[in-house]
Amino acid sequence: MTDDDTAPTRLTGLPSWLLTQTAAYAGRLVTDGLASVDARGYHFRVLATLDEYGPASQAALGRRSGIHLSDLVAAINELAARGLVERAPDLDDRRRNVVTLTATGRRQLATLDEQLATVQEQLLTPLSAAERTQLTTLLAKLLAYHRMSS
Amino acid sequence: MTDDDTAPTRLTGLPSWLLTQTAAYAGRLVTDGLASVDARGYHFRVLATLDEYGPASQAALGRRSGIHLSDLVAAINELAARGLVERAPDLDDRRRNVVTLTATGRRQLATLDEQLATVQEQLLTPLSAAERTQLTTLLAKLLAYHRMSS
DNA sequence: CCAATATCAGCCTGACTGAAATGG
DNA sequence: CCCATTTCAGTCAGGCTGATATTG
Repeated sequence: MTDDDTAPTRLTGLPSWLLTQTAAYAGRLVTDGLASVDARGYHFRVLATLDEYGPASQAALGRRSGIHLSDLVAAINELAARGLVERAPDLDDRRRNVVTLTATGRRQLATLDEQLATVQEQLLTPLSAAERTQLTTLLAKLLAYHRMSS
Repeated sequence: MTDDDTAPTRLTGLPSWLLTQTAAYAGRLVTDGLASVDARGYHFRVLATLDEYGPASQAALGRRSGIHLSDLVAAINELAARGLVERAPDLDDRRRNVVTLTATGRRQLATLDEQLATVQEQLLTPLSAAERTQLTTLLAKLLAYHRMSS
């Protein structure tokens, strides 16, 4: 009766453990969901940011999406290769590129939105509506606090 | 005044986003906290598992700690180099090694426990006691559900 | 000369895959 | 012959650092 497969109670009790574990699972759902439509997390973040704020330089895009500039280069390359965004030199400030969402990109964004909605449902299945709001409220509170004091 | 630094509402509303963001922050706290005592996440998980279940083969250790066997090799190497565990061939089954917690390892585990307690406090600062229980309950519920159906 | 921009190279953690050698 | 165990090599996403060339 050596009960295996059960993590040490010292671990399972830690909030940080619960957080990272559920996040890892959520991340897997998101990654898989997006992969099924030939995308990954960074793609959605870039497309959504462009849709909400309009065309922008890579620097601005990085600030708004929270993606590091170094990673952004690769993400935009991938999106441009798929024809979802266009990268053109800025005529006013020749240091920067202007990244623009294409019509195809906007359609793809809609697809990603659907995929992610499905994922949320999968993830939150065991929770009631009230519990779901509780969870998002608590997480948002944590996030807001720690983003202020940074 | 184009308000920068604010992520798209399409993102900030998603539970999966809130989860992965807070988890990333928690992970940073944990990593930093453990690094300050020359350890990392896998180390604590291995040491805690050994302490709770006693000496074990690497296979059993992997099952119980949820660490992949391939990663476990490196983790045990690092722990053995610090004298926190001992890896000896099993006399009964010569395919396997028996990994044992040393006295130094047990002392180190106590140190890590303290560090992690501090981290939990940092992480949960903005939440009341009731809210903390709410959060852990909800996360545990999610985790339990998704671990059953796997 | 200094600041911002874009790009490239690399590191780190955590989770994972595949193959190979050894022993039961 | 099959199976379990250990080990090594490598992939991948996400979050980082540092250096460099260009332009303002």
